[in-house]
Amino acid sequence: MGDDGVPSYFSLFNEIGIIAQLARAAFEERLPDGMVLPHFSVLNHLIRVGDGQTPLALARAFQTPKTSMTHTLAGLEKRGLVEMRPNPDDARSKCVWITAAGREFRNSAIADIMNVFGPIEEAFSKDCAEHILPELTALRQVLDKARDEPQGR
Amino acid sequence: MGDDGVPSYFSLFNEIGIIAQLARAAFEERLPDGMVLPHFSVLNHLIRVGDGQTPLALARAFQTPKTSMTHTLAGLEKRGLVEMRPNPDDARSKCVWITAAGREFRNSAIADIMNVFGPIEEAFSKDCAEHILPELTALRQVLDKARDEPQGR
DNA sequence: CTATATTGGTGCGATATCGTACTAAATAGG
DNA sequence: CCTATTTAGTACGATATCGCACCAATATAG
Repeated sequence: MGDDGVPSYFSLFNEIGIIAQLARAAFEERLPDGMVLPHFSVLNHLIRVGDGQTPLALARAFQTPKTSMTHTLAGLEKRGLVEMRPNPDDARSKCVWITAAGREFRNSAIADIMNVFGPIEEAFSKDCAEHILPELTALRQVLDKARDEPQGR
Repeated sequence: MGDDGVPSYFSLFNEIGIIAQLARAAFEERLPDGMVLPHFSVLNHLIRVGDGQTPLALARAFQTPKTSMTHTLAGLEKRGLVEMRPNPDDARSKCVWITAAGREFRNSAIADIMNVFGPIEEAFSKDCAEHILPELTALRQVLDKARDEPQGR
């Protein structure tokens, strides 16, 4: 049992939410002008998973509504960090390609975060991070599954 | 080292961010009409920590800009869940009081979440939750401190 | 005291998030 | 084929988030 007679899950998600908020704020502080975390996340995803995906595929990958992804991609395109081309296989659809500027931006953003990680390591060891990561991944997978099967299909 | 040659902190915060997003979405799904997580969080805080705090104190407790807190409180007041009274000690300021409806709302929201926790427990034990919670708390405290001392004051 | 600086709160504008509704293209059923 | 359904993307509106600028009240300096 956590505090206040409320089960530990409540405290757990509360703590996770606070960390996410603080980490996001710290990260966005180092991003230029109007750029936010999703802008970076999409660029990072395009490099890690691969170019040329459709907006809908990206929306699903991020578990976000497709209208939000349209908006995020518009911001990236406006800044010349991605390029939208028609999908040769489907005239309704588009493909998202990262530009050279997009790659450069992503890489320098990652380099920037490294500077934040240094001070963290003093008080929260890399070992500790690697220790809890698998358990968090397991928790995420539980939530993912719960989302897929809302009422026990 | 995590995936892609990027250190584990990157993966850690990424995972935490995803969990926070999923958990928040799952929670807000069960909230009426236009209510969002901060509305609930403020009510919960007022009950746990105590009534009669100023908006600024709340903004600081949540590490959020004071303009955002003004907005959140306006939403709560519009719905009759909190009441704003003048601060007898400072004419610039106000005090936030939770109403009976606010207490009732908070309690029934918590009861609702319990239904979500049931299915989670099958795949992610309460023991596991209690196991990683202290480490997450430590991580949050590191971030809190890093925020207080931006450049080593 | 009085002038200056600080503090608590809000108005406003820019952008983000996301649900609803719509269009056009693709697919399925017959 | 032709129609009905599904799918990909977007326009639009409601709200959220938050920086900036402002006002009023308070605290500080001299």
